[in-house]
Amino acid sequence: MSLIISTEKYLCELINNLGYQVDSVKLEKSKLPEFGQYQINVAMMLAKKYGENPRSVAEKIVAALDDRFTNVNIQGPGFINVTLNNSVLLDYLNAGIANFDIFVDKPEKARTVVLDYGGANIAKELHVGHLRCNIGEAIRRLLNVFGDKTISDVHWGDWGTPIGLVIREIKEMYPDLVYFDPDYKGEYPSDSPVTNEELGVIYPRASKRKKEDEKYAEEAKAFTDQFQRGVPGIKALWRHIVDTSKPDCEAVYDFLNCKFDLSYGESDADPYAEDTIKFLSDKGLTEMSDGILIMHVGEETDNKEMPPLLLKKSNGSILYDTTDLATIKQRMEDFNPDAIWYFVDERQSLHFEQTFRGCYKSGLTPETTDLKFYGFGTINGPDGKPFKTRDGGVMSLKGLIKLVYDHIEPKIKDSITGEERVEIAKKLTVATLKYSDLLPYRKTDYIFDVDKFTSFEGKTGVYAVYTATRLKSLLSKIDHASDKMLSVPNQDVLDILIKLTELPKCLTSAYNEVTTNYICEFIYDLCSLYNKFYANNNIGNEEDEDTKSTYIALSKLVYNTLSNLLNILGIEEVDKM
RNA sequence: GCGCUCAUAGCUCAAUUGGAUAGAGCGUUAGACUACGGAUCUAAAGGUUAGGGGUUCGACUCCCUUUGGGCGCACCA
Repeated sequence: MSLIISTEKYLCELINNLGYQVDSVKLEKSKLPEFGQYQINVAMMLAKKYGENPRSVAEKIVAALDDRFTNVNIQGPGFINVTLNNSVLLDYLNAGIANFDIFVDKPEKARTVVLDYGGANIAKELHVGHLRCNIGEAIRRLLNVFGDKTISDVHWGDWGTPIGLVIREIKEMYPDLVYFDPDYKGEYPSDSPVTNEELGVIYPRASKRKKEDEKYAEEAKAFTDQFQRGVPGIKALWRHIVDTSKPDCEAVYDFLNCKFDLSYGESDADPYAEDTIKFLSDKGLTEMSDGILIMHVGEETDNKEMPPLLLKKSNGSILYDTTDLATIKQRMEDFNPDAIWYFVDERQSLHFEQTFRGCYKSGLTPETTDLKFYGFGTINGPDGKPFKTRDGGVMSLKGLIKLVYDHIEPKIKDSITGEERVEIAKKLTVATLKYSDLLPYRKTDYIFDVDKFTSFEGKTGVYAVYTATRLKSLLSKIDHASDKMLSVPNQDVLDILIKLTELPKCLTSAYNEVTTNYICEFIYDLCSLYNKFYANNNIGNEEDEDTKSTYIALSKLVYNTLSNLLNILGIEEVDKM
């Protein structure tokens, strides 16, 4: 248990013993440090509840405190300010040098959580928005730190109309391919008729044409239906398209350190689709409407119109409402998870609300299964509008990566060359992309400003990595074993120690609220405080042996903590840069 | 039209979920160093939290309202 939490428990008991009923007491960092390190604001609440004077409540509490605190005082209406004894602080934090777990208040019961956060559509290039798979990845790592079991699924969009469109366009290009011959009985070729580069231009072309040509759109839908039904030639072509497109997307996810336990797609849920529909129909929840099989999920308490789930088109093919329901059925059968969480663009919130209602209403999942939609905002260009390339096209994720790489690479030391230089530039590129993506609150749209994010000054990933690199370099050069802080020599050290005591709450907030911005902010604050300490104190030349030991142990503590935090974000360190 | 969401310093974002004087980064201005990695550090200026009302000891936070953005609403995903 972390120091703050155990202290809060102590305070809670103490206050209950005074005759006041409280569930929890917060010990927070003081807003006014001249009065103390921490503040306790419970007196005002108790005064309200018990109709007493807040000041006198505060006085009763203060009188009961033991000697773990110093400099206890009451300010204003009843703010209690306290300072922890240095020995309490040091005992706690010294344990953190070798053990990051002291900062993690693990819940009593671990969960099994399925995380769905890749979501790329096959046959379409990854666009800037897919950068936000970083959120799901970071949450996966965070859950693991807290002891939860996670199952991450990239969940390809490989079963819908986009591929039908691509097939339609391929037919335009190569009408004589055997895949389109319904009478063909032989083996289909093992090589794809199109390369990934070609796919990159085929989809945009097909998408454009769909809007202009109704017949073309109808034919594309028909192809969608055909590969869903397993018409041999079209299914074989579908397979080629999937196999051609997937490795390219996988390489990008891999580059971003996004690790998926499952590489399932909508197509993998297809075998569950009919069962799912039957399950819903057997309960009398489905009906036909304009030739479409639907399920109503509206409730009387709704203050808005809730569209129904669309399970089957009039031509018999299924839609993503169906595949998402079928996927949930599959996941329940395979893993029986405590939770299934989606990290998807905020614009899909209505779809997931419908889907989850469908699950609970039908009993596809029990009420106890935590189905959640964690939407994220969009990434905009410097003008605040959707990110475009210089010539006005849609910015691909690869394009964004290259843009960042080209800004970062020239800033690496000249003495680093060759393959090593490339590797370091890549890691710094990922650090830049991750940190800037994880820093803003998940749901807000943000502007991707390349110059700002790669400037190497301020709140950036590279600043954090730089600090870690410098620490690593420092520790490798100092020949002085020390694993224990012995005292608090100055304010710079104290500021770092206090900051570290706040880490457990930061992590718990991130864990409970499923957001990463707290961690990013913490990393910046910690780096900033350490760099200040570093600038003011010469660690290597410190003459007092005890102080030097403390400095070194502190540096180790900061380095190890930083290292663990960067790892949660999926950011890798470098030895030099 | 209905619904969701957002509006905070010149710009980009925070604010421990209702707590003290709303904080950071960038930019601007003024400083520090022959440096254990300067990709650093120290300061200053910058705010009627979009406008108005309400709830209470206390509001950026909750409720109502006005204005202005973004997004979503049946056979795309």
